[in-house]
Amino acid sequence: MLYRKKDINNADATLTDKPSGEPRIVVQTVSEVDIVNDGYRWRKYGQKLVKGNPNPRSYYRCSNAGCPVKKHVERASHDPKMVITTYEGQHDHDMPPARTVTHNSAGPNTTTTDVNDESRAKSEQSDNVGLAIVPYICLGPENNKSNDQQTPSAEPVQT
DNA sequence: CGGTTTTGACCCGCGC
DNA sequence: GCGCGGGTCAAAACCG
Repeated sequence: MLYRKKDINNADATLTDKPSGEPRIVVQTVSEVDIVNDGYRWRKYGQKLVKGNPNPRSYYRCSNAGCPVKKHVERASHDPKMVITTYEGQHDHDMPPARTVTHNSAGPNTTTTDVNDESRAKSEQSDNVGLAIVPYICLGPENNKSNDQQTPSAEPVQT
């Protein structure tokens, strides 16, 4: 697989803190690719088609040992540029030295100017974007009703 | 060589 | 009891 794309212009981080569950972080990233490098290493372990979304959902798992962290990446059905990344769990180890690759968000095109600067926060990642994306955090399900932006029927649509 | 990815199949749980 | 869906694992293949 080759991920090497780049394009993180905007992303919404929805922190879903479950009272009796594990913290779930839903990150909505606006990118052409569904692979958002957050600085950690992820190994794809499955892919399935989910209803409501003609797009396949990818299941990723942290390749690090002792990392019970899981990540689900799924594309928005109405916004090909919108990728929904759901993080489950928390990293027990430190951030890996951003191997070679993984994927970068800022590349030749680098339209992510501001993000580019943020990426510098980590000297390990040359062009990571991760964490850089967090415009705002809100409760998922419960806020859902409050936010009419994520309505299944109504699409915010386009930029 | 190591690491990673890909597809398929299997298993479990839940619903009716 | 049966069916369906979702999720995970396994093996193989490929790349750097």
